[in-house]
Amino acid sequence: MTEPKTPDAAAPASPAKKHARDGKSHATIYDIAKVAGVNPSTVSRALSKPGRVSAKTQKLIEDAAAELNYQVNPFARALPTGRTNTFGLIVADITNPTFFDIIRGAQTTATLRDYTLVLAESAESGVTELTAARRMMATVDGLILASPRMDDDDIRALARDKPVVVINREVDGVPCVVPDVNKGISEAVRSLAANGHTKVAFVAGPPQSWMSARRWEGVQAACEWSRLEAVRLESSKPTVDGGRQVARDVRATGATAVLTYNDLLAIGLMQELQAAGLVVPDQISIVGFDDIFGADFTTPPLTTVRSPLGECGSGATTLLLDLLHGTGEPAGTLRVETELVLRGSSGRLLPAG
Amino acid sequence: MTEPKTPDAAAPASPAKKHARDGKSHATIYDIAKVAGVNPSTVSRALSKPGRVSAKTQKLIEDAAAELNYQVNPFARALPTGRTNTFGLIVADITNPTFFDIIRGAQTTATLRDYTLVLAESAESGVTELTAARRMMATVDGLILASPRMDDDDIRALARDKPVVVINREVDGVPCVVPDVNKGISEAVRSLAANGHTKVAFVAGPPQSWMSARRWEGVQAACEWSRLEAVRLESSKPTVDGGRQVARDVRATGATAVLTYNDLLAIGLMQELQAAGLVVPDQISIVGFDDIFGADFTTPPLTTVRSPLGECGSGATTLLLDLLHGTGEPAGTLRVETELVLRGSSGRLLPAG
DNA sequence: CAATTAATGGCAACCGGTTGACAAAGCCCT
DNA sequence: AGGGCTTTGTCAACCGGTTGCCATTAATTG
Repeated sequence: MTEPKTPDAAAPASPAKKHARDGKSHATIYDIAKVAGVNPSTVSRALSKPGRVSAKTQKLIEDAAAELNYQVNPFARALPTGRTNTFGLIVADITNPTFFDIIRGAQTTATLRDYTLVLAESAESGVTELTAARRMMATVDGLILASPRMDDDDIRALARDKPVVVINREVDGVPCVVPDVNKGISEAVRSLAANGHTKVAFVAGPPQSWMSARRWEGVQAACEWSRLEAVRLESSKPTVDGGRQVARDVRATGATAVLTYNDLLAIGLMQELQAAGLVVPDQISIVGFDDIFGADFTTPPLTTVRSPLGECGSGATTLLLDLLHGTGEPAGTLRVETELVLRGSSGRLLPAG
Repeated sequence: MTEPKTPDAAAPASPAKKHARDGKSHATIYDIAKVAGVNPSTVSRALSKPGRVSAKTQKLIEDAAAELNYQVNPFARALPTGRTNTFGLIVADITNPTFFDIIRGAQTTATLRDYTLVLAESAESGVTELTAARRMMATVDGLILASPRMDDDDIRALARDKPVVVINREVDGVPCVVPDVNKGISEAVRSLAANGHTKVAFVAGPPQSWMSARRWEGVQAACEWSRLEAVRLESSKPTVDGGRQVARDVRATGATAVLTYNDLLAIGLMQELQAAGLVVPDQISIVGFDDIFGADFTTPPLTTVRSPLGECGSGATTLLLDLLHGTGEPAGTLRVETELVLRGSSGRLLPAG
């Protein structure tokens, strides 16, 4: 016994431990049982199975619980049941404002239904994402993947283990929440056509982004319908910086209107074009996607195709919770509408001076 | 293009139970023990107490664990030990970009040290905040409160139960991470003085905000030092909208330079002043606080006193983790520097035309 | 080479709820 | 009053790790 190990004897004011689990730990169902004069299992039932015990006993137990300031131990509950009342949300990038509203939507809905949200980030990497997902799987009842970067197969593999809902991407066999881009895009393109534009450029997002592909398809279709020429450009990364870098290519196309994969690209692009002396929207119109926080900070404020991100977050959560509780399997794809938010960055093309 | 789905196993899905915990549940230490031919407790030791078992047995067990694809059950571990490897972060408003970087900083540091972050929001209400905190306490090892709205006493009460770290506020007896506003503010005020301003207005934040009070103090002190007149105005809420609403009051003061409690107020204020025909910075200079995402989207881009928010998040996490693991109690206040980020919204005052 | 000591693995008792099986008690009916 | 059925509470066996204590065994030392 080389260590000065203090046995559990009453060491007065032990300086070492502060948040000690000394004397008054937390009350357990056993304490309640003692106070109420019943068996612990009865307490358990009274507290989790409504109607299983008589009203009289119920009250007795509830009073005792209140008196002892009882709180269930989530771990003790999770151990035998496997239920944790927790679910995970994995986003590609915590600092990307696109996800803010998704996070909030999920958070709010989760709290409302007495669930806890655990957040993780994939740093835009499919590998990191899968690692995070795997780790989470152990502690959550279900998982929401927002704009996942991993393979469809990996997602399906996860979904085989526990309920998974995907946002911003469609994966066969897995419930998804996706904004339907068509309405918003056709509004945008019609508006551009009405303002005299004849050639529009689309700046694409990351190659592995499902949503980027959908948006490009939407733009192509809408342009065809409106008899506009559409050209596609690639971006290095879907950020403000990526937008700046793509400015040269945009000018080279000769397009008078640009749609970008997201608002960050649009903002960077606009900054760079304005720095080069172009007037927005007189000489070139710019339209983004998502309507993120800050999209209206620019001068002119950004026209954008809004996705109801908050709705996606709460919708996905609802879907997940239904999946967990519902008997049937309604697992389908939830589509939400997009709409054009017309601001100052798009408009009539002025004749070149 | 969309890939035709490749059904790996053409097994028709069992309609009843999907995420069944049928046959092959997850491997436990008992399974490992059986494979490795040792006692479960030895497995437990090999996996969590480095050096407690012989290298030979260690390898045997590790191989078995790898083979069985073992993953610890966090709940089973948490039950006897109380340790969860999880901590909570409560922010006032998830959609307020001020917190984005804090969240990310905390998230990153947590993941690095093998901890999981649980996120909650108080919706700017002290009551909601306390409720969320109480609920979290049961499942986390420690708590980080970012810009808390509850009483000092409530915070101390929580801190008595488990380690708590506070960001953006100083609470006696609780470890805190606070940006030291003085450097940034004095840089800002000196810059304003050098540009010919003689009277500056400060638009305050929420009354219960500790940080707002510090910033006003800092502004007063710096103005006194630079022989400038300082007046204080109140805002209805610390948002873009609040900034717009306070524009009238700002003009009424006759101040030629304004510092606002945060960037959101500054942006709203600038929008409204510009809409009224004022030229920024020729007729009025505007300086915000925090350097949030989007602060440079405006025209002109916003001058602001930057707080290293990411650093606050990671610093608080480090502090918390040290508190949890460290033997001693270094619990003090961690101060981080602020600095002026000079952009276009502040500058030389042009003589009135 | 025997004896003392350190390293190692096993046993069993927890941690705090949940739940299937069952018995006691209460109810209705003829 | 007795038989069948429903409610209500109890017992005990888990869930999957952790850890104090003890018995072996190996290593060190006089």
